[in-house]
Amino acid sequence: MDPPAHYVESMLPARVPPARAAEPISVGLNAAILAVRGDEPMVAVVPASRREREGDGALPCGPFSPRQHKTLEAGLRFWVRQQTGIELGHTRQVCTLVDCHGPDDREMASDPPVVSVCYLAPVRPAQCNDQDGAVWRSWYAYFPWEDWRRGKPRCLTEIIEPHLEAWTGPAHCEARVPREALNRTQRLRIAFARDAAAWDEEKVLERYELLLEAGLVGEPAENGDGGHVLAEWRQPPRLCHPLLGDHARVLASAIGELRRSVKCEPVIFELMPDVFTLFELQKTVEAILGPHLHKQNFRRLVEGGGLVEPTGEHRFRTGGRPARLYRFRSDVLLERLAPGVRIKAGRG
Amino acid sequence: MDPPAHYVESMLPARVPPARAAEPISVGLNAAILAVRGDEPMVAVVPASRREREGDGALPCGPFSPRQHKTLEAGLRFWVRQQTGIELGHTRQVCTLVDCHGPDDREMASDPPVVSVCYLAPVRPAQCNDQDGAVWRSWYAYFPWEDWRRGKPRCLTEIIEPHLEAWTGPAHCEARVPREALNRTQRLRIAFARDAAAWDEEKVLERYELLLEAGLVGEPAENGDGGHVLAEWRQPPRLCHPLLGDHARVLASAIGELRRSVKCEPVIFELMPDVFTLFELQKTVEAILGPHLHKQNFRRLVEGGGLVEPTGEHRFRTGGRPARLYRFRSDVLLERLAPGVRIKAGRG
DNA sequence: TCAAAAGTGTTATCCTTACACCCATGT
DNA sequence: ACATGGGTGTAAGGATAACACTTTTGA
Repeated sequence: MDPPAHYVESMLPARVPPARAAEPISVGLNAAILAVRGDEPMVAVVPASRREREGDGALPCGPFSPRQHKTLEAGLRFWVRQQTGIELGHTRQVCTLVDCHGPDDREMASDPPVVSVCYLAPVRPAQCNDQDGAVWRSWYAYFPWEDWRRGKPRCLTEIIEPHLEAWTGPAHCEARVPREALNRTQRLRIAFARDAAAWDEEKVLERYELLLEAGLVGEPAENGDGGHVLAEWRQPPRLCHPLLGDHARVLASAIGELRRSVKCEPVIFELMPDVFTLFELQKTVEAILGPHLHKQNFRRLVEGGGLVEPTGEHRFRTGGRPARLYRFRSDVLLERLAPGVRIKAGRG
Repeated sequence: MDPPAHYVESMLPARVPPARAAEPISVGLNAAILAVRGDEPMVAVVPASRREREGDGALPCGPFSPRQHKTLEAGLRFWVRQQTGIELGHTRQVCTLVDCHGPDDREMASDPPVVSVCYLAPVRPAQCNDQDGAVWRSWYAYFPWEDWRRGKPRCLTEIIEPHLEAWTGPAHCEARVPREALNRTQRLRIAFARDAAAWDEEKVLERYELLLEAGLVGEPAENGDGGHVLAEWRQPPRLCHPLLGDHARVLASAIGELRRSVKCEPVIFELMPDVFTLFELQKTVEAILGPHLHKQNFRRLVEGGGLVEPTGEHRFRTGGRPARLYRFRSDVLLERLAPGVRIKAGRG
């Protein structure tokens, strides 16, 4: 807990001491590259071909090297291009974590401590085809409980809820503080909308971390991870098939952030091709936000809100009447504050 | 632009190479500690007592040392406690930057490259008194153009707008691409609400960076900074009196983030004492969001929204009739999504 | 007494939800 | 013909912005 000696010495003027006195650390960069292909929300992963287990992979990532790249973002783009061939559009920082490795955690140990800066990078469907090193997977392969496109997912009612309920419950107060149980109950209520609370699609990370603690997802714990989790909680089937290690946390944060920002910024259009029909736009929003929430009002909101403008062209072969094609009206950026796809849940 | 050799070699499996191969970097932490005292929004700065110039200072900051602290946040709390004596409540990451020093930029050079993780930390008014090493200053001392509490600030109309308008204008096309000018015009429109665009109180950082580029704020440039700014743009009086160096950018981001989150999360209550009157709450919101926007409807929204509950007590000596005291109803966290102080501008 | 703030009540307006219905295409 | 998606209109309901007015204190 004590600071290194040289800091204490030079403490009085209270200014930060020169940075070169500090302990050197490796800084990592990693990217959750998200896209929507068809009606499926996808993420780009780099397969771990060396490994046997099918399904293993990692987000594109690499170390930040100030000698090579002036900015964090430049470094990120470099590694993404190198590992996946994808040229990123806009990116945004999601969070910065300590010790955020991929699925290889155990082997890499953490002797060289790492700080990872995590990015969200939406790309268009055209970018979303397997190429070079990249493989695209559905988000919902990693987080099936987040998929509300066809109503409440079954894995929630059938597996997660009962197990979490039990994991929380006061039945296990043995040597545990009641405060702990209370915290769990509260966290469960907030994250998984128990007792009349509303499901908040943005709380992706909170849900993932709860499931991780409860042992319902994550790496099989061959070496008991401290014994804090009772044996019985190891019984339920693991839900999260493909493995991402700590990168799953990053993906969860990125999805949460995307869901958040879709509502108040025009990010969806970074996921759309240049021209699109309103139906396609709606499907994309639904793929991201989960619940299939709206109806024809969606069209009115989007068009009336000045977010898009018709190109004059039409798309045929839509399965019905030909649809007008639209493009994003980038002028909204100049006109309106918070031009997102504001939406309240409806009943289809 | 080429990656270090060992990366190219181990490229094919496309997995991230072990982190210890990476270049070691110093990781810094710094905190924009924000509070509202009376009607004034304040930030904690650490004065640079060594220096002559009155007004110099820096945000509390220090290097992250994984040997000392397991998490970034623990390190942050340590340095803040050390330098200011303040015990932080909740904190949130705002951004991570490369080379973010305080006002000492020039001397520290950047030979040991630094990545800084920047935090926003709201604290209650009780914490907001000068103690130990901390000094509290109004935000608006640094960013007077952000202060819309008494209507549009004069420095905007009288100084900033004319100079920026000129700085943008096509008058200076000499050896400059028109695209550059267009970008400037657009950025000006967005950031400073030119031509019918609405003032967006959240774009604090965009405004600061524009002013910085235009030479209206920032350190006096004794050593021409590359000659990209014409001499005439050096004439306008500097607006930003106290100096923070790169930390000003951090402060701007933090203010923007706070303004953003006040509207959709119950962060204001982290800035309030345990009990308060609705008027005090309103004043606090106004101190942050700038425009004095609402009216008695504010009370209805806040109370009706279930954000607060009366304690039963009253406060006398309010300047008028005694006011009911309220406390934050922390249950909203369980009930509602996005429980912020949603507000639209009004006319007083 | 007045100024300042605390409160209460009411109305007009807008926004959005929800429903109903017609249009055009491909199978 | 019909299923599917495209597209228009409108009525009911809720939220809130705006206004008017009363109450209670301190100076």
